Amino acid sequence: MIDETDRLRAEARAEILKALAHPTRVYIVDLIQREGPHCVCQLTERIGADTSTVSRHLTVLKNAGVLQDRKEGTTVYYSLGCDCINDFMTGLESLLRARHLRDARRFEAVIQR
Amino acid sequence: MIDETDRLRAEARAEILKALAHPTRVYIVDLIQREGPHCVCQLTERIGADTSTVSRHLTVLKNAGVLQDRKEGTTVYYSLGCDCINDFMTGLESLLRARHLRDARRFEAVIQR
DNA sequence: TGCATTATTGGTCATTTAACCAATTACGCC
DNA sequence: GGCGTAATTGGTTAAATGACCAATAATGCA
Repeated sequence: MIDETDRLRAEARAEILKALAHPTRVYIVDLIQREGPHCVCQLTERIGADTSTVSRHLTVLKNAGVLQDRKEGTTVYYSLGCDCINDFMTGLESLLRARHLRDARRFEAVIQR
Repeated sequence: MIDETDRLRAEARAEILKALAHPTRVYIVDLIQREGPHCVCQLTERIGADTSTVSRHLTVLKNAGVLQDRKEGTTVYYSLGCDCINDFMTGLESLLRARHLRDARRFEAVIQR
């Protein structure tokens, strides 16, 4: 049966992955990576959803440690929680490329027959 | 407003992340990484859930391109979809470490006062 | 103080997810 | 063919997720 340590490990990892597993949240992280810190209203405008929705997404990312926030008056700026996010997203990108490559090959194989 | 290309990019990334964002699925990937290919019944035994549940998790991972399967008689062996999974998981690990480090520092700061 | 702006939180509702059991499919073997 | 094992799929149900609107902080400024 499954080890207690392994279970906790898996849960901790899944927690971070879950935080990132949403198109809007991926987009937010990507945007901040490319263009630096943004406040909630800027992100809201870019995304085109309700402010409350964006705020909740940001809270999820912050709780996971992916982002951090900094208050400045009434506005709250969100930035990357650590540099390692960059490596992580690069890894994700390779995964995506590998997948597309395989899909393409499979497609080729199908139309060849 | 949000660009169509960016939206699709974000969705593709989120799709993979969603596939991995479950403790059991993370555990499965981790197990196969460390010990090589496993069949459904082996994984079922290790995990301690219903066979159907495990099978569905494996389908999710396969559809995302994280795993691939190979039939051998009535048993189906699942293995990693590509080597880049290793890099990806390493990146996730760094993210986790960074987070814990920050949590620890925050805890220190709290108990210092 | 009153008002506008920014952000978060409460409430509600529709959708998605994931678990199990049961039924079915697929294969190998007697 | 009949049986047993391995795996997937159908069906149902409980829980989680995410969207919006509304209400509530929290701050800056006239």
